[in-house]
Amino acid sequence: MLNLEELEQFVAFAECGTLSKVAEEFHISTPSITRSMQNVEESFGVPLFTRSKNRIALNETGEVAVTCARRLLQEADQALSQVRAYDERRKTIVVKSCAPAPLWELMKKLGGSHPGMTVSSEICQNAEVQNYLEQGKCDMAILPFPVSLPGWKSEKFMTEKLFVCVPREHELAEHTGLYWNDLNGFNFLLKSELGFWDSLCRENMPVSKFLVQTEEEVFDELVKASSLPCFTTDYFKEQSDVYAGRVNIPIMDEDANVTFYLITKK
Amino acid sequence: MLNLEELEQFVAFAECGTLSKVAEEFHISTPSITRSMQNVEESFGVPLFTRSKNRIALNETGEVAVTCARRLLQEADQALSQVRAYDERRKTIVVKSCAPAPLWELMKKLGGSHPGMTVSSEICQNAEVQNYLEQGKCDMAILPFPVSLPGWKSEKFMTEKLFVCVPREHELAEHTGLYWNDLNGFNFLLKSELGFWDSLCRENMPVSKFLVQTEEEVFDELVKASSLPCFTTDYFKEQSDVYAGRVNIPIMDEDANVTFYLITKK
DNA sequence: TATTATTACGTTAGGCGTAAAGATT
DNA sequence: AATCTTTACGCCTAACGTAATAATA
Repeated sequence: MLNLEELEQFVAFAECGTLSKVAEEFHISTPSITRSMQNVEESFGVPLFTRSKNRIALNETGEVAVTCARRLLQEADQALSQVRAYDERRKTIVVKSCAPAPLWELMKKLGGSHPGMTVSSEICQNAEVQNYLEQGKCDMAILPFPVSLPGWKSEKFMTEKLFVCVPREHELAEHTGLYWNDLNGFNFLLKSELGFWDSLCRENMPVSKFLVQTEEEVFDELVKASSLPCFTTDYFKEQSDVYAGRVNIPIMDEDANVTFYLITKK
Repeated sequence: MLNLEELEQFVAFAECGTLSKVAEEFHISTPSITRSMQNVEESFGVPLFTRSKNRIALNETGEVAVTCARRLLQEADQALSQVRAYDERRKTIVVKSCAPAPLWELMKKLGGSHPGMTVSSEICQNAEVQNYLEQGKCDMAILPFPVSLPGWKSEKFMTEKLFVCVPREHELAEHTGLYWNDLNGFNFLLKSELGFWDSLCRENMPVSKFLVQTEEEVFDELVKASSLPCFTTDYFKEQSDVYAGRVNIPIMDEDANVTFYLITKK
């Protein structure tokens, strides 16, 4: 029966050319390598070397054996990787969400109910989330509507209501409620990674421009330093003092009042 | 690093279900198997079993590992076979000949010059021989003409002359020489495995029928018991007594006087 | 002389089996 | 009671390194 460690030394010999070099590389004695090569030869059951008193080299069959050994070692490596990857996947709960807030809520709950599990999460568009679900590439998902896919069940998870956030001096600040129509054309500060909120805004305010900020700090600085309107939701009960000089005005359209659904395996 | 022997026990466990059964199958103690499974688990580096006090079973990852192990073991087997087959091929001289007599001559010589080598020989048609040559699937070949293929050289090897062999009473027996034309229409006893001789006869005597005999003894009996003509060549200096009552008449056509060429690698 | 492969040999680590413990059916 | 896994433990094999040999460049 073949021995993978010996095969490793065998291919090393094919690359080094001498047993001494291999011994050096593996930090073992030369007699040990000699024995390994004898074992490999015996395992294959056919001559693999041409031996002179002071020199050993692969014969033609040996070259073929080296090729086979290389392939075998690589496949052994792949087997290890595959099993480890499978194990990793088994220990992680993969969550795909269409929005940040319900994802945070879910993570909070998962932290309590599944301690020790790794949670891998991503925020993406509704269609992408649905794709992951269909291909079974996630364990949980959050969407602003229920789905009816075989093997999955949907349940109401939480609601979130959108507000416009403007400085007190802003021309919109007087209103007690606003519609997309009123807002369309204004330019907004926007955070990145907002999932379906992002597309919702762009669809309902096609004329507006959105100044997307990747960095949280930069966003906050711009809120403080500019009079540009931005958004918030009822999820953020108390605002940090960056929003001190601002007021929140609810958006009255129906689709700005969202119910999120948690989709899990049956 | 994975150990193939342990993997073998691992897949055996997947089939048996208990360590005791595996121990029995491999004629070793149960503690030994326990250790092997622990080693396999450690090699993969992830949990593969669910253990209760007196029960051990594969977990989901373990099932995947078994599949990988099976594949790996199979590939190891293939590697062994491949190398052994290569070695076998290296030790055998593969000869393809268009006729028996020159093949026998060649085998005689090879027996002397390459002792210890296996000789694998086959008699086939000219075109088939050429195919083998072109595809490098033989080491030597015999054809009734020289070839000019890259990497191969042709040399005259021997000549062979065809005779018709008929009973003294036969109507052809009087002739001192015959042509295909004279013979066309007569039916002949013929041996099998004659290579290009077979097709030569059929081409030059399209009207004749050939009663091909696979068994040497049956052929001889028929020669003795019938008056059917058959063939022989100058290669057979002295005939056995089966041919006692017969005479040999040379075929005068040019293509019945053959020069065989030995084709070898340059 | 330096390098290399292999054999001989003594030591030791690791692998195996026996015995036993612990647990389940 | 029977079956099964795992631990403990002692023995013994087999793998390793050192030293020596032999041969080559």
